[in-house]
Amino acid sequence: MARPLKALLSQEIIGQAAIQLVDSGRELQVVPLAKQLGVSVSSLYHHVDGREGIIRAMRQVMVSEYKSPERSAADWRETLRREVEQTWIMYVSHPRVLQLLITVVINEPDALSFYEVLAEALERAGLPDEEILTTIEAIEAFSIGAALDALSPEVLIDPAHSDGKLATLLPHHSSGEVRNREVFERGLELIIDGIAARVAAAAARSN
Amino acid sequence: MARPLKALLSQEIIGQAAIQLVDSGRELQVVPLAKQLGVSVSSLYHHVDGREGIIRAMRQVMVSEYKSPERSAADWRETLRREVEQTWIMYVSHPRVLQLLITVVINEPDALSFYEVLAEALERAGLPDEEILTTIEAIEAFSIGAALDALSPEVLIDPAHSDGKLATLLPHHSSGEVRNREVFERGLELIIDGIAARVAAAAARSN
DNA sequence: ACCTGAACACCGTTCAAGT
DNA sequence: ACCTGAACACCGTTCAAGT
Repeated sequence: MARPLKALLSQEIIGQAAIQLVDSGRELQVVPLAKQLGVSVSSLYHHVDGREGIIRAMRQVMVSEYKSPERSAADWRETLRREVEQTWIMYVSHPRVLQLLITVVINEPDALSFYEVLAEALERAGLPDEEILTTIEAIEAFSIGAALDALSPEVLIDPAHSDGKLATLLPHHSSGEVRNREVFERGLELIIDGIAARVAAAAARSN
Repeated sequence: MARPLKALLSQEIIGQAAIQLVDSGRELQVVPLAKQLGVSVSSLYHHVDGREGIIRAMRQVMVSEYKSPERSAADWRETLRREVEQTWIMYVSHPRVLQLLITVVINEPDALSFYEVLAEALERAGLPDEEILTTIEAIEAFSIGAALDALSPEVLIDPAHSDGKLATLLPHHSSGEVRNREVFERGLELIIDGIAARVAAAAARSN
């Protein structure tokens, strides 16, 4: 076979297969990727710009998976919670992919609409304009950190090696996916409560 | 030269050189690393277990750089702020190294004392025992995310491609190192305020 | 125990040839 | 325009030899 009537590959097809490969715990390598797609390795180079191009294709596919939640007239807390959870789920469903994504420099954030919706929610919350973008970026940083946290081993700290307060806390601590989920939810709650406190402080100052 | 009287290499020497290499923006490759150290490539294998062993050595060196702040009788907010800032500085001084570190699974956290000090501070703050570890992990996740944020390009979003609220905010937004530093400080403030709010809520419930 | 050079397996990329 | 196989450069790892 040389040139088929219908192209066998596309950036989307390659990105999808690469995500599958990486999610299954294997390295991102072109030979296994081509094998999985049933093409020769060199075929990939007609659609993506090398290994980095494959990673960009993965990012594209991942972003297209992002489901923007219903835009009901919910209060800003609810809007923030839903929107941030949705991005986090996108990341945490593929933590190993995320690891590769932060390897290539991206000029546009994964979802511009995510930034816009959050900006509007924070404005509604009453946060001063000059604090909005930095706050969004802090939230994004936390989401990424909390998604990478999913790569942690089952048991983070050997209780035997610790003492003091830690030693009393560790035995009752959750582990695995439950622990990771709790970390995300706790962090998001703290940030939301922190924003509320900051809004209240700003309002008090302007009175 | 075969075996020298004094060993030319050690895990620490290798880790230090590897950090330098990666900090300078180059890939972590054994040939350049060996060249920089003035030894042959195969010499490295007498001290570290392959490339992954090099990364573990880098982690060791990085952790030894961590300076635990003065343990004055400061209030919990101040203790938290100082301690978290110190880990963040450790990470953000070598964001590319951090990128490699999250590649290898680690069973013990970078600094056990960091966990212990934070646990004690949160207890002093009045946070219920069952919330302490998850809160620490959320803080750690944010620190890592905020350090990786340092790898972002100068300009995150092209203002021309955005509209709505975003378009009015972007032109006044900071960039580069200043932006990154602001993201960390804002996020940490929000989390600390969030903890304070949560402590207050828990106290109200128990009354 | 620790350093070396050579050999080896592997992996990403290029390119001329084919439709 | 798109797929292929072969050639190529590169990179991590191993190992026998040397002190």
